[in-house]
Amino acid sequence: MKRQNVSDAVIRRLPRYYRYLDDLHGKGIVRISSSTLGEKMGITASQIRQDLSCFGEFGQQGYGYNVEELRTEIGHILGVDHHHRLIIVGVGNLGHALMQNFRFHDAGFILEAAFDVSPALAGTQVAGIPILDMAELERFVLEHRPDVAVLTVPHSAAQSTADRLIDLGIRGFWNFTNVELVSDVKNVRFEDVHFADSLLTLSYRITRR
Amino acid sequence: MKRQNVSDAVIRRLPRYYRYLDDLHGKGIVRISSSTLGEKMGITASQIRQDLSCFGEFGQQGYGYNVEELRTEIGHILGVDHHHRLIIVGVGNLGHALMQNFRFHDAGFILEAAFDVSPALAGTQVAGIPILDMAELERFVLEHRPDVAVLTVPHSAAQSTADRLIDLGIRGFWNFTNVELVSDVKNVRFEDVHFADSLLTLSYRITRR
DNA sequence: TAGATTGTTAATCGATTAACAATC
DNA sequence: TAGATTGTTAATCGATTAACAATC
Repeated sequence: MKRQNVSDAVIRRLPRYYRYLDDLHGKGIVRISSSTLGEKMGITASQIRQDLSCFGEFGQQGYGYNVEELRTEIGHILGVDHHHRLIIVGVGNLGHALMQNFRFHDAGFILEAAFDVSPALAGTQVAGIPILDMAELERFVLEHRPDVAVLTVPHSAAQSTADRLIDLGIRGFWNFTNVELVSDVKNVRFEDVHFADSLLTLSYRITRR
Repeated sequence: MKRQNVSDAVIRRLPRYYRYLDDLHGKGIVRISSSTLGEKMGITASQIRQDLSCFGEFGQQGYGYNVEELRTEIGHILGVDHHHRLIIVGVGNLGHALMQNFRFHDAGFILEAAFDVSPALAGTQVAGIPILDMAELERFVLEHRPDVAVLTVPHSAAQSTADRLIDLGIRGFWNFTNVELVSDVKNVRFEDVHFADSLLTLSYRITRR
């Protein structure tokens, strides 16, 4: 596998390829050409072939791609077979919603525990996942070494909570707070889900037709 | 205001400018130059000036930009002063979380009502917003003419619900389902929040350091 | 074999950055 | 006025698309 500095644009398209291939596989489709896939996805066949060529050679001339095989390969590139461990920090409405609805397993993650400051929540479970008191964070993280923390804490606690987790060795953050987090520790990755930015983009588009 | 085909890349940066300017304004900062703002945001001064020039001239030579004024201008470009009306369709955990936590007003939206199939929810309120039965959707939409629907329905109901709403005249969708929606009706806009794609991107980045 | 389709190289297109005259 | 900083034009860089030899 090559993977010499793959551009951000390519990386952001990978999950979408994965989604489409998963869907095709679910429909029992065995093979697909870049042109057919491109048509379905609304992108060019060239782009698909160019994107894939960043990681290797997955097709066969005259045939195209084996759907299941390519799905597995892209899953591998994305790291879904890594079984990254993950904790949720902040069990408000959103944290709760993710615990109950989000299919962490499909993305290759194992949700190990959730944390909240509220004493009323500590000791309870949601969807079989224990909710622990924030005071137990240090002990738990040092013992279980999760890879990723989901940040669903209030605005005001965002950066300080992130700092605390970075100190404990966590390097991946799925950030749902509206705060832009910073850290000068090496290899820390923030993936932001900025609801407000998304809605404002929609606002722009519907404001002028 | 010019605004001749502004690129997607520029549009997606606007909310971030808005956020930073709002923050600076909140801190009482009156003026800022493109270079200072660029430094804060981690982008070039050139890019900021180039982006803004798509919409007009908001600065002053030798001075820079008035923070409050530029914030207002970008808000205007984004349409936050349009007071778009919005409904939530699907009051599961996520819909509920948005109703309670998300500051729709800050993005210039007015949340008018929520809808759910569950008879147990119909007639209740969350955060002062009434939840109505899905059977009331047609009547309500034709009467109140909301601009945007937030789709927080299950996977399986996504496309059919969208179609139903498009029929009723809704053209903007804030889509939280993991489904890629389609419509051949003109001017329909889907803004997707694909949680899974976002998490997979993070997975990619932490898998190889 | 003939047809189809890949992976890759080259061409094009668009977006970002640099430079600078205009001017507050 | 001198210094600072804009808006814009030109240069560069990167990403997308097209073309095609290789080959299943």
